[in-house]
Amino acid sequence: VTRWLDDREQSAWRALLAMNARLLARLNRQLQDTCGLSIADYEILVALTDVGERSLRMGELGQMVEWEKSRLSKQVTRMAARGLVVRRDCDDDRRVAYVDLTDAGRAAIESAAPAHVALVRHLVFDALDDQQVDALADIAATVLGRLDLDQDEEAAAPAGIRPGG
Amino acid sequence: VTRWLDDREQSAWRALLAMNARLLARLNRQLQDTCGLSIADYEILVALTDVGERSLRMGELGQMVEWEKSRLSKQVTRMAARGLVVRRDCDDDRRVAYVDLTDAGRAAIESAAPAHVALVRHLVFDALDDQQVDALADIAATVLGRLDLDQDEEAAAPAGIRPGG
DNA sequence: GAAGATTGACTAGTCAATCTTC
DNA sequence: GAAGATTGACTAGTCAATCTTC
Repeated sequence: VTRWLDDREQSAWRALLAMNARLLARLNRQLQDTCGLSIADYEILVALTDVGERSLRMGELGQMVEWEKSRLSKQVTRMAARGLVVRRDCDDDRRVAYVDLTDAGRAAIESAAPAHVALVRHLVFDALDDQQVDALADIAATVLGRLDLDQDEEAAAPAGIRPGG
Repeated sequence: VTRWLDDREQSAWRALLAMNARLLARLNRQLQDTCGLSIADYEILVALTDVGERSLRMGELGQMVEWEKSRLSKQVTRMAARGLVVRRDCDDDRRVAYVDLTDAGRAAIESAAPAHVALVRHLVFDALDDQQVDALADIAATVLGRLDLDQDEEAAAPAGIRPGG
């Protein structure tokens, strides 16, 4: 006997999905139109500037953005072709590849960030009060915690019929 | 002078983005592994079952899922090839195309739904109390409202330098 | 043989151009 | 010519296979 979502849950769930989809589409369009960057480009550039160095191993970068490694590899190839980043070999361990932010890459993120942040503020934070911002952070942290737990179970369990209960 | 996000806002924002990405990835993987459906397939099937009839015009379906029309067209082509839906011409107006849910399509959504809902409940609603569910619905509705407003302005305005603030 | 990463073949999505019917 | 929808060329992402170095 399946326990379906009740009306409150269903409407919250659908609103969340709709918000996600439309918010990302809107942010992506704005970045694309104003700077020729995609959200994916932006994410990589942020990861690269976030850490003090302008340089990260593919593996580290992959952990930060949480993408499939092949997706990251291809994204970096495209960004390198556009001159936003450059690949560099590691001398200590020839298996690892570093990704360096170029000056052009830094310039791109610096010119894109203000309008992007302004839009995020306009669409999200200007519309929410402090309590809602805290609630949002709590909710997201809670769900992320569940996702982590679930992943651990999966690693431990013998590939059973989850999720049953 | 850009007004950046403060720490609270930044962490809420990043948590939201991370939750989105990981939640969708998790749900997609579960659907794919257990029924060979993607989230996109599931969304179309839900739209088609949601409305009483098992049939919708492309245009109506497009409004429900809020996708680019070419994306929808290709998705329907793929689903038709797999026998989940079928395209049908309209006699009154030969320009319009109907999409009908097939028996196989109905069977697919019916077999997929229980585990999908169970996972949504497990990851999201079991972890949140009533207050949080209401807060989430409020927040999402607020942000969706902003997105709508913004879109209307865009339609009205002469393509100015939005978003400035 | 495992770690770190890339490649190849395929599926999915986007944008502009096109086709058909009204 | 506008409404309704599809197509074609391209970019993006996924999964399994591969390559290189440890």
